[in-house]
Parts: sequence; C-alpha cells; structure tokens
Amino acid sequence: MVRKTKENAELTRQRIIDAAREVFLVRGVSKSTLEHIATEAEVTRGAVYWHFKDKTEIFHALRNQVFLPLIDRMDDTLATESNVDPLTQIENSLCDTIHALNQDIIMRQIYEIMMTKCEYVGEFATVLQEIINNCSSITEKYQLAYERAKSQHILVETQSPQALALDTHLFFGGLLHMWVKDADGSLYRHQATDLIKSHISLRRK
Amino acid sequence: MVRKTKENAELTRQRIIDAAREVFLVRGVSKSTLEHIATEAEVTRGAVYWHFKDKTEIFHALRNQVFLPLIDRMDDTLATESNVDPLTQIENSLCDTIHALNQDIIMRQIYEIMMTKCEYVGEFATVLQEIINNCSSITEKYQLAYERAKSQHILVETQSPQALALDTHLFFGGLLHMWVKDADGSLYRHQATDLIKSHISLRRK
DNA sequence: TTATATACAAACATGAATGTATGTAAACAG
DNA sequence: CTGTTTACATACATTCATGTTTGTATATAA
Repeated sequence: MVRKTKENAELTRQRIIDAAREVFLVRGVSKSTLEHIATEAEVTRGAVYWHFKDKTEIFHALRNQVFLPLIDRMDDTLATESNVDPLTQIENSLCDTIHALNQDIIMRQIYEIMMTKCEYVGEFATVLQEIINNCSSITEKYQLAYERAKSQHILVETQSPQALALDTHLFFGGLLHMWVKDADGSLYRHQATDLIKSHISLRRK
Repeated sequence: MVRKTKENAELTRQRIIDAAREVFLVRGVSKSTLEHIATEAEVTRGAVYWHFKDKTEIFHALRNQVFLPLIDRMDDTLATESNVDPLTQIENSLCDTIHALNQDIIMRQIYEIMMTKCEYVGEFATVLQEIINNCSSITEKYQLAYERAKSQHILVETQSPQALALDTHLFFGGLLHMWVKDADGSLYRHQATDLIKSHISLRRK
C-alpha cells in the first residue's frame, strides 16, 4: 500500500465523515456499522479505527461540523447593533436557517440524522443536555431582541419578551422538526418562510 | 413448566410490552435486544417470539397504546358544539395533553421513546409518514377552531386561521419536544401551561 | 541517509443477537 | 378421559459487529 501524506490523510478522514453521513442517513446511527462506513468511504475499517476511536467519535465530528458554525451565524444576525429593527432581525435569523437548510445538502442531512436517525441514549444522552443548553442560549438571544423591540415600541404589549422568546423558539423548533420530516416538501418546506413572517408579524404592534 | 390460561397469557403479553417500554427507554430501541426485554418481563425469548413476530411488532404495539387514544381525546376537547369559546378549546386541548403527560408515566415514557430513543429508518420510516398525516389532521382541527373564533369576532384579524393553526401546531410540537427532553423539568415542564396560555392569548382580540 | 513514526490494510478472536427448531406440561375441546 | 392445541422454555445454528493485533510501505524528521 501507499502511505499518504499529511494532507492526504486529512482528506480520507473527511471522506470517512462524509461516508458516515450518508450511511447514518439511510441506516440510522446504531444500525450503521464501521464496515458500512468504511466501504462507503472506500477504505477499510483499519483506516476508520486509525482516525476515530469508535462510532461515537465520528458522530460528534459530524455534529460539530454543523452546530458550531450555527451559533456564530445566529450571533451575527441577532447582533445588538444593527440597522434593521429587532423583529426583522429575529425573522431574518429564522429565515436564514431555513435558507441554509434549503441550500446546504450536508446541513440538511446532518439535521435529519440528529432529529430522526439517532437514539439519544447511553453515551449520546449527554448530547441531549447540550441541545437543551443551546436552546436556552438561543432563547435568551431572542429575548434580548424582543426587549429591544419593546423599547422601540414596535412590539405588542400583551406579552412579556420572555414569553414571546420562548414561544418563538418553540415554534421554530417545531418548524425545524416538521421541515426535516416533510421529506417531499409539500406540507411545510415550501411555506416555511411564510410561516416565519406570519409568526413575527403577529407580534408587531 | 406451567401452561397459562388465556387471560394469563394476555397478561404476559402485556408484561412484555411494559418491559419493552422500560428497556427501550434506557437502551434505545435498536440497542434493546429481545433478551433484554424477556429478562425484564421475567420470561424467556420463547415467550416473546410466541406473542410477537419481532421487535418491530412490539414497537408498534407500544405506539398504538398511546397514539390511538390521543386522537379521540383531541376530537373531544375540540368538538364543534361546545359551551366554551374556540380559543379556550384549543388552549384546553393543549393543556390537556400536557396534563396527561404529567399524570401518566406510561404515556410520558412512550413519548420519550418515540421522540428521542428511536431511529426512523427502514421499517420505521413509514411511521414518519403516519406522524406527518396525524399532524395534518390535527392542524386542520385547530384551523376549524380558529375559524369559529374568527366568526365569533374574538380572534385577531391580522392572520388567517390557517396560518394561526400551523403556528400553534408548530409551537406545540416544539413544546412537546422540549418538554420531553427537559428531563429535570426545570426549563420547560413547569411552565408549559403558562406558555400555552400566553400563546393563545396572543391571538385573542 | 537512516531510524522512526505514520497511515493505513488484513487477519484474528470474541461476543452478541437473531431466528428457528425442538421439547413439554398444562389447558381445553369433544 | 383423551387427543390436540396452547403457551411457553430450552437448545442450536448462523450471522454479524466489534476491537485488537499484526504487517507494511512510505513520509518525515534528524
């Protein structure tokens, strides 16, 4: 065999992650074997074990590929200093995510894996807590935006920014779940941005 | 060994389903073996194979135990002829489900299994379509209620009943997901009904 | 230039999990 | 009261996934 150069090795590592994504998607995480992944990546299990300790490690590599950049994106669109009003900021933030899902096949597949092809149990149970934590920090960002909207007097006054933030977050969480499950796109995907706009306009005074 | 009477056999069948619920919950569906389930039910795999074709059949038995009654409940609380106003009907319907989850451990566990301990892949992929279909019919019921609210002039007029119905359904879907994931209950569970009331009051004129 | 570490492939050993086949005692039908 | 079926338990055969070990050619450092 031919020993690979460093960059070349990093390339096979990425190939394994990509292969895992495809395999996880069709077989589910726990029914995917390292053999499946290796074959899809056109390497042997030896290569997989060289780059990763086990399947869990591949899973986390896959997860981080999407969820780490995601937080940054949100921070950008929900930035405190901005020339668009806070409600539009929230709307843009949500629409951006939907847009990204529409454009980026990889992101779409990883979301699908995390939401419907994975069992959060044992070593994966900790991931659930991470998700909860992420949700909390996202909700806080919404809340801050709603508070800014309130001080600009463009927000309905019947609800607290906190309640509105939670409502928005739950709405969007639900939307994401249905967006992912709605594979043929007929029911939710094609009207996702409309639903977001409608959701936000309900809170505009 | 002692051959069981008919009622006795039905009892062990139920014991197997109950055992499966416990095992699925801690190990996830695909990592649960029939041996695990049999042991938990205090029978052998022979008994399991006698009552069920395979693990999938147990899964469906478990699922039906909760989701068939659920549809009926919703039809009751969202009935067309009622002395409470439609918005309160929707509110009650949502709160009822949360209440049921709080009271009924079995229901809670089954929800948790379906949402976080199961991979919707292969033979389970069809379940996803069932879920989508259920969601559609539920959304329709919300929409009808919102239309009644509209004709009673108690609904905000900026949004269509259809958009409001979808928004509500997505909100509640998100809430259920977070409710289930929020195992210690600190973040979502204890304020679930408040969130529902807030959600509904936002649409009341 | 040479020793060593790297990046894998291939072989091996082991432990499950599944499904089926067989055995059996007791319930039940006639 | 007896034959048959039911409701399982037990044993068996097979497949499969995992982790580890060993082998090896080559990149790379010294």
